[in-house]
Amino acid sequence: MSKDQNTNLDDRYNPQNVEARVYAEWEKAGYFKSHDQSNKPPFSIILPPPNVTGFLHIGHALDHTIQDLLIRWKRMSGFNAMWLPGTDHAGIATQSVVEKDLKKQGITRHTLGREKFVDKIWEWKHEYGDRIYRQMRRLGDSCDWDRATFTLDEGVSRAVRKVFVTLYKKNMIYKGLKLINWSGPLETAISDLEVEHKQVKAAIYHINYPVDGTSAFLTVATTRPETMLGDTALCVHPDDERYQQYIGKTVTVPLIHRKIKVIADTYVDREYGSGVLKVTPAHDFNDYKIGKTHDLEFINILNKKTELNENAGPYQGLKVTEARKKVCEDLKALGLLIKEEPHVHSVGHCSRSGAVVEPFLSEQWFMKMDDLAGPAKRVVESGTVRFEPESWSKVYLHWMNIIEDWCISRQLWWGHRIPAWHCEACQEHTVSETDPTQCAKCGSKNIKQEDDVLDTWFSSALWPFSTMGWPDENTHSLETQKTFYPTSYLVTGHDIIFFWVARMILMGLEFKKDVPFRTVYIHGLVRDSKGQKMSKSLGNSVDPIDMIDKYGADALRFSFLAHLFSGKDLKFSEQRLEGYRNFMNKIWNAARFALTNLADFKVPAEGLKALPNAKDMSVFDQWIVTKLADVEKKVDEALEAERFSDAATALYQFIWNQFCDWYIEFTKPTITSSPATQLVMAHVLNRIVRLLHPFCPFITEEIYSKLPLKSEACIIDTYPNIRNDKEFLALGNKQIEAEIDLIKEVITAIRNIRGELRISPAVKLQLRLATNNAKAIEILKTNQTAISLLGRTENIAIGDEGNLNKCAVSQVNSTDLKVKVIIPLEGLVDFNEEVKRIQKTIEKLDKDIALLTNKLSNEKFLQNADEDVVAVDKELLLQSKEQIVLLKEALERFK
RNA sequence: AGGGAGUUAGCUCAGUUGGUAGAGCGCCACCCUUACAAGGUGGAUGUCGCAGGUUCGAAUCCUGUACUCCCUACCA
Repeated sequence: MSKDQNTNLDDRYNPQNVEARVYAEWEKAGYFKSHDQSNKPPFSIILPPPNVTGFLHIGHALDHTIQDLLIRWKRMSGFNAMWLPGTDHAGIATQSVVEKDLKKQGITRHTLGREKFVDKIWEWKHEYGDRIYRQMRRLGDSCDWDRATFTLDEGVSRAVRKVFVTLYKKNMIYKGLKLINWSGPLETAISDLEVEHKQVKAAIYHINYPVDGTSAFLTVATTRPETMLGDTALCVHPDDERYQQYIGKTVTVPLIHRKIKVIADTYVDREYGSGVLKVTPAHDFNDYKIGKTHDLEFINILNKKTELNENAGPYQGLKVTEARKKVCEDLKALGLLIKEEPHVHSVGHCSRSGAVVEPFLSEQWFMKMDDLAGPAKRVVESGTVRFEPESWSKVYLHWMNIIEDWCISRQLWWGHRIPAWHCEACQEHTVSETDPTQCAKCGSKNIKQEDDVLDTWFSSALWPFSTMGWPDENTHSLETQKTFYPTSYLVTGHDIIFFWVARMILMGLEFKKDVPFRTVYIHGLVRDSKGQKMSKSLGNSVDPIDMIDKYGADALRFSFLAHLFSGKDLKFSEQRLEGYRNFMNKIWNAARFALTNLADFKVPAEGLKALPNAKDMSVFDQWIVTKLADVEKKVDEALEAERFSDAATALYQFIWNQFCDWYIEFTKPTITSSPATQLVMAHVLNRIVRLLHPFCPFITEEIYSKLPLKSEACIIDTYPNIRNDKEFLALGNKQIEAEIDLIKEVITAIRNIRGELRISPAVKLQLRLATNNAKAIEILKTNQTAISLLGRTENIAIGDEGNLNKCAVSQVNSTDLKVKVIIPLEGLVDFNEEVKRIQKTIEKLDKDIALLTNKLSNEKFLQNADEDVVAVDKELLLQSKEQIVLLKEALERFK
């Protein structure tokens, strides 16, 4: 790769040569550090902790890019910016990964025993626990690494215990026998939220139950016939005339010959199936409710592996699916299975193992939600916690309204073990922050800690304050909390609003008496280019690290930020990424051009404070400063409004379409001989780099380090906006902006004629610029060189229009200035091409004129529309009419 | 079933108080013009899902409708 001698920059931007080095320098200099005590205003974000043994996926990359943008922007804007990283022990996920690994060696966790198994997971954690942090560094995450926390760290564990004990003492945590969702492969309870409902093609079976003492049958319809082994009643609607006579009678459950009662409850839908419901209170959530109200027997027919147990008689030992098949066969043999129809219905699946979830009656720990939900609703209703986009607050509030007690125990070994000790003597529980040696009730020493661990989300719910040292009361902990709690933003996907966001609010309010964050920024999911969810099984997932290797972290970040629209999912496209890689290269080369031409630039003693004298500045200098002011304003407004893509797009357009396409081109002839232009170039480049930094930190820091005008480092320099950059921006000039816009349009008109008439760029065109406006003449004259250079013309005549015979003519308007661009075509082109070009324009103008005439002849429009709207239309009509006359004349001359 | 989001150029999507539709990519033509071919210049492309309504004027507001997606709940 060739290097420019003056600047030492490669002629292509090569992220591999830059990223790791720049990141190491930032870290070494301590730029990511935040301070418990500071006179700067605080700005804090807690990173949603990724799975400690996981790896960075594309969704994290998006999530982190947004957070890093906010953090870097605020850090540069004078805030004490704190981004706290962390990792999650991810109970089920991590345990199953390690179990799978052991299985390869033929070892199960049970043969290993709890202690050794947990040691194995810790080994695993030590091996892979840093991987995700390394990957975050690749992305450029500017976290305060000193504050990194793991959910099983001692401090966090103390917080978990304190919360558990406190809630237990307030009777908000209890142990009880309830029907819960059970994952067979994992042998643990899972929460409602961990159940995924999927449409499944199955069958519905119609089974006859013989009514005792008669030859009649009651027919029930069921999708899970094997559960009949646990039936303890049949239920009909009390007003259902078909079944009045059977209410109170007994029927016999086929196959196991249990006598059960026929009961009546309005819960039954008469229209559905046969109108008779079989009630299996221990294996169905609806039946559970009926079982409770009617005081039915609860017969558990499954064991922890979701195989049928001793209550299932001859079916004991079978898996659920096997039992279903066998039961059907046996019923068929007895003539009691009278119908079997295909049936599509939704079935709960364990989101971790994929297995069908079985409702299972078991002893679990629960957290009451009733008292907590109210305050958690109010903070969102009042706007103390704001969701962005706002519509998610509805989703949140709806869930708070239907919230049920949270099953917090898991039959796993990896996690926070429940701090409750069961007493063998009195059967009571001792719940304590420190390990007890005897029962708190009876004093017996025969106590044993609960085997279960807490749901991972329990510790996650405390994350905003447990990471800040709560409940420890040392100075560091207290000051951290005082400065950074509540945090400024929580950035996450909508998939964990219930799991996590809601529970952090509940816990924050209960234990910190304040919300955990002010704004919840919800972003969409990253999908593949076809809009499908990315997943390993579909083979469509994209590894962000591969993308960084290929295109650079900055390009990846920019491609996210430029297409981030208010909470919507975004489709990932490598092609688009390539486009932003090109943009990075464009920036690099613009810098390379500037630096080359600033080689002899004399850095003023005042450094960044040195301003050029307005009268030494060229019109182009003043023009670019005016455009810079526009973009600084737009970017500031967009970032404040969380419209990140607007900010990214504004920068993209300014840099590519104004700075590169025009300013650099305009200044090429004069820059090396004009100290004022050099100074402006240095200033504008410096600002471009700073403005871009939060979006693409690596390339900007690298360029910044080579700038003649700079401070210590880009990452901690000031983020420019129209308030703090007033003095420089004041050198812009709106009047001159309009003038240069006119010059741009003249050049574009010339290029347009050349392009459409296919005149080779090698041909220098003759040019006449006709206008009778003295001001316009002056502007055109002063900028002849630029027009000639960028329009590739020679012999420019300014003033009279002269003989238009065999000339291409275009009219250019900018504000009140009108110029005719005239190019003699004799000997250059086939005139037919020009005739076509003119006719095309006439057609378009005809349409416009018809539309405008129609509009302006409508009296109601003139009455109702705003004055300026009417004025603009009138002016447009006038111009169009003038132009069409001009073109028609030109057409005549070609005939 | 209930709730939410969407439908705009070939593709991905913008379009903030209603005023003659925009970007990037792709496409076509010409060009290695000394920052960049990962580039330059020019060009083509849309009944803004469909049907009504409000209005002088609707991609934008209202009603209905079709299709897509997501979430929540679930009837055995």
